[in-house]
Amino acid sequence: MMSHTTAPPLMTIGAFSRSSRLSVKALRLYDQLGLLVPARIDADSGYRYYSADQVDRARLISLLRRLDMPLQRIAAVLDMSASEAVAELGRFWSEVEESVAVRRRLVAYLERHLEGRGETMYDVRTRQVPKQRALTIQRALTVEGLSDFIMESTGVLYTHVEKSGAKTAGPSFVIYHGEVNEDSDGPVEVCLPVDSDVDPVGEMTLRTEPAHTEAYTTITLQQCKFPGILEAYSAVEGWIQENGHEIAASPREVYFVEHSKIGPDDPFCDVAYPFR
Amino acid sequence: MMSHTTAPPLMTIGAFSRSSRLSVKALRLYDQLGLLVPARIDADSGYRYYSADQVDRARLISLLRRLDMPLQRIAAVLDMSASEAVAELGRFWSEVEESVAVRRRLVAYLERHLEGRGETMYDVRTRQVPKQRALTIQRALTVEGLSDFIMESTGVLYTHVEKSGAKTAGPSFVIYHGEVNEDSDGPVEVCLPVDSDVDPVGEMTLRTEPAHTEAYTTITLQQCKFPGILEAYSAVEGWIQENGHEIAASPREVYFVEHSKIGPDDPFCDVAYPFR
DNA sequence: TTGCTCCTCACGTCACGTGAGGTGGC
DNA sequence: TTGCTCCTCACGTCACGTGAGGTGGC
Repeated sequence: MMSHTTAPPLMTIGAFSRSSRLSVKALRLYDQLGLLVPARIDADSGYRYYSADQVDRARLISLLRRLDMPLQRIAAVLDMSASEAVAELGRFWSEVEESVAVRRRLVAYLERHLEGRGETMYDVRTRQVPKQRALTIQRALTVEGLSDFIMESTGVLYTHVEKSGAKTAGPSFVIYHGEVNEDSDGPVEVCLPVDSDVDPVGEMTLRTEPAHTEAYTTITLQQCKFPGILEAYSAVEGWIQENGHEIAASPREVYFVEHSKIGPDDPFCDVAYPFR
Repeated sequence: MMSHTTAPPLMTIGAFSRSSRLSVKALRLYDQLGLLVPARIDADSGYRYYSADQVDRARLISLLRRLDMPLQRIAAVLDMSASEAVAELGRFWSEVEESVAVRRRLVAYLERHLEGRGETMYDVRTRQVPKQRALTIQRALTVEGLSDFIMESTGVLYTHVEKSGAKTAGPSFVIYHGEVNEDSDGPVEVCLPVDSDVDPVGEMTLRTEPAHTEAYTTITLQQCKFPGILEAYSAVEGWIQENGHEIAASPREVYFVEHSKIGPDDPFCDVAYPFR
């Protein structure tokens, strides 16, 4: 009977560090976190010994870290089957690409903004808005859901007004009761002015907007995208302050034309602040 | 004589936080760092008061932070003229795009790699390499300079061999005495085998490479790019280990055809490890 | 003995977030 | 008195890097 047991070839942390392209410090951390536990730890000296089999896992961790994937997420990926792992990697990477796309637009905006520091391209005007009844739908939501919510709710409100035999009394608008960004989720209220009382159903409310004066500026579809739209808000806020007024209510966007009927440089909506 | 001094309208940190889209905590940090110092600080209470003029600077900081620009770099940008600031922003952003491009390739590589976990697409062979004289140029350098260095040095060596009346005795190759990445700068040695002694000039050395056996795999121009090339190294290392051998010297890439004469999927070079 | 590699704390980095505990004006 | 806003520490986050001070085998 021929039988011999080959001791598995173990590496010290230094040798394993070199063949895995991970720092010794990182390896000790991954051990502590349970992400990559040495094949053997000497009870006396505490020395960590890694087996050659562990090199693949270590290299995969190293490559995923180069993508800046957080360690928790890497741990999850390592527990998955190949196809699940590919899917999760795809999800992670599309998040990165999305965030880069947002920032790329921000850079373009900043370049224009820095060139013309001090100048404003926005023409701010004022108008009286009479008291009006409006059918509204309000919700707290994050950036991703925002434009879908506005489009859907506007549709729902229009349909309901028509079915009720009432008529709209002006363009729809959206009130931002709070900011919508990573930290804050609004709420946001989609409003449709109506000429007579309509029974609200579901999430709807019928309320009366008081008469007020508002400062506004008209922007194009192009300018309505983040981050360019920030400049429009700034322009109106700036006008209110420079003219010694005070903001009286939450900002709003008034949609006076339909999204699908215009080009990127046509007037699309007003950014407005009630003031006193 | 009509004269009145209007006290500049000052805001508390909370009000300024809302109009600048910066957190109160961030504002206190920026004060401490001297990046955005309040117009006035009450000596008794320590309360910070900001002037309306400071909103523009604060918003610019906020937008630059959304790009993940470090605070030190933001401070530098704020001190620049508009055109300098635009240039610096462009530099910063192209660094980001470059890093994303590298990671995008890495994702593509990882997707292929995960799908075929366990399989290797590389055919590893061995060959005897006789003792040979080579004219070499060695340098420590970073990733950016690497391919230029290889191309230039190869050209310099070929020219010098020709001028000396000697002949090349095989394809040029590059020895990676150390890794070339963010942490490590090689060194890297470009080598050209020669059939007779040549007087080295400048940075050159004439040395004799001992005879050895090497394991190698042939890769295409496409596969030679980071990060795909890592897999080729792994394949050869794996073969050496699985066959009970040991790596005997630094890895090398043997360039047996000219870069400009082939397509991306044609064989381009060998990745080789001497072993014993 | 010297040099090398390994070990465990502990603290630093970066740009904040999150309490803890207290003040001051309406 | 309650609530709101402001203050200053101090500690937590994330994924390590960088010593400090010590051990163990050649």
